[in-house]
Amino acid sequence: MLGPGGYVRDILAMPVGSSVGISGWVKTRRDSKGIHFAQVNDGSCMQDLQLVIDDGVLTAETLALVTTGASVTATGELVASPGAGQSVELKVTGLAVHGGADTVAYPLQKKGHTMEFLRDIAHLRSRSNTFGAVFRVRNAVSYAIHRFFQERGFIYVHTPVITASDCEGAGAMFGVTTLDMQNVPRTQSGAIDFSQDFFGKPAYLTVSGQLEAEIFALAFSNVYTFGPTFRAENSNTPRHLAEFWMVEPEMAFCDLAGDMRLAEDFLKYVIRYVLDTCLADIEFFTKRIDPTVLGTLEHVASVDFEHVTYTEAVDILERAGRNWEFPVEWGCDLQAEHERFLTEETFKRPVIVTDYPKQIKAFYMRANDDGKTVRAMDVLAPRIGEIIGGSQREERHDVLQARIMEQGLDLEPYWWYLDLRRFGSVPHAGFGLGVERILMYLTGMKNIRDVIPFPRTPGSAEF
RNA sequence: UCCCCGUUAGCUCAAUGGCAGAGCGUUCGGCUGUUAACCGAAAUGUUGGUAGUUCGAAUCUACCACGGGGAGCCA
Repeated sequence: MLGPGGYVRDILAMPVGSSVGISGWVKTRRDSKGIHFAQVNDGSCMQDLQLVIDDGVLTAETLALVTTGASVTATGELVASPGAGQSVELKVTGLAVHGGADTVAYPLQKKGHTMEFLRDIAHLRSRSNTFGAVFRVRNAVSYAIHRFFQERGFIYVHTPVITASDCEGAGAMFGVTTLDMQNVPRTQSGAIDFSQDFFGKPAYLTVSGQLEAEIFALAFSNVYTFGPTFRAENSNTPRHLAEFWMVEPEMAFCDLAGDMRLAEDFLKYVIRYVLDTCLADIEFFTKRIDPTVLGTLEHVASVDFEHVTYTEAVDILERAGRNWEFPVEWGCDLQAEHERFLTEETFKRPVIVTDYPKQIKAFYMRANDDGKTVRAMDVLAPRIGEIIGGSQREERHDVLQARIMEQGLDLEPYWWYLDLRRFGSVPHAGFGLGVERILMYLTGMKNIRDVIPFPRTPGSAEF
């Protein structure tokens, strides 16, 4: 096992003359008269370590196995490199090949591949430059998320993945069952008899940890959940997954203004952390994926987000003099084209839209005194649209109960959610952020399937 | 789920009703402290599947599968 100090990233920073050992996968192999070169990468950083192998150091049999894709351990001396691509290189004195890779069959070649092709070989794409960078950034983002909330005293709560409350209304859910699908038990009326199922009632994969996070917020003040969530929607777009990771903070004694402040601080913190720790990867994305990435991130990390109410946003859109594909009028939800106009043309920065009409938002959002709008906020980012959705929650028992009934929902499943408003209720607020959405923003990757290791989408669950 | 586009060598793509092609990769040879090198040669195909039109289909038609873009749903 490699340990601290033994990764390529560490070795590249060592002084010339160091005696080192290195393990990794051969990216390319080149030969010259009497000398052989192999680029080795272990995933620790963008840069490879160049092995220099003089004729006679290895047997012909071993040397023949040092091909693209092979796994090797090499020992030798770190020397200054006369070549252009690197400052140091490893002058090899010994090398072992763990696993060879048939050059004819190995699908990764030196030249660029399309993302679609690489997605089909997701078991190998993580060895490519692009996906190495993507998943290093994904790791950094995950760590930054925990650091941000931990530094602020938030308690990390593990909300359940399986839920029996079909009450979140955030989208279609995946069923979880142990019933025999060939022979489903029926009640006398012909309905599926879930009393015989594992949980004694219908169960699902969660679409959000928010409602459970609220339970914890009303005990620990500030909490966050961070885990996988599931949507069974038949969404076929570059921005949707059936399984994705979501961060959901929930804060007691907090209103919408505090919620928005936290959301903005949070986004800037994550961006700044990635710029500080993954700059080589971000520079790679800027060079190879999207030339605007680095500039955009530096801009967003330093600029104040714009704030507009939904009503103001509709006013701006109505006066824009555009022929909208979806006409704008107060009460309709903002479409992708509207969000783009606000972020990319009107303000040219992230925009927080607040106080949406209550008809187009969820029942748990706190009603405003105007009787028409709720304390909701969406953070819209240039290029990818909605990146965060949040709200102040309705903390008044009677108002919440009326809202649930108004939306035609059963009160019974919400008994515990309503109970929170009977015992020590308090103004509270929170938001949700899709980790893959912010990764698209950070990397410039165009398809959400390329920022999660093993994407699950309608009709596709390979690997 | 809807609209549009696509599917030809390992990869990226040509060939628009008449002999299946190129570049890259791979293999072999040459040259070279190389960096997505360069020069020469070779191997590589059930043209996504099924059915149809036609003397003849990669090419036209229908259906299906898969992929991409846009939309809806949303994070």
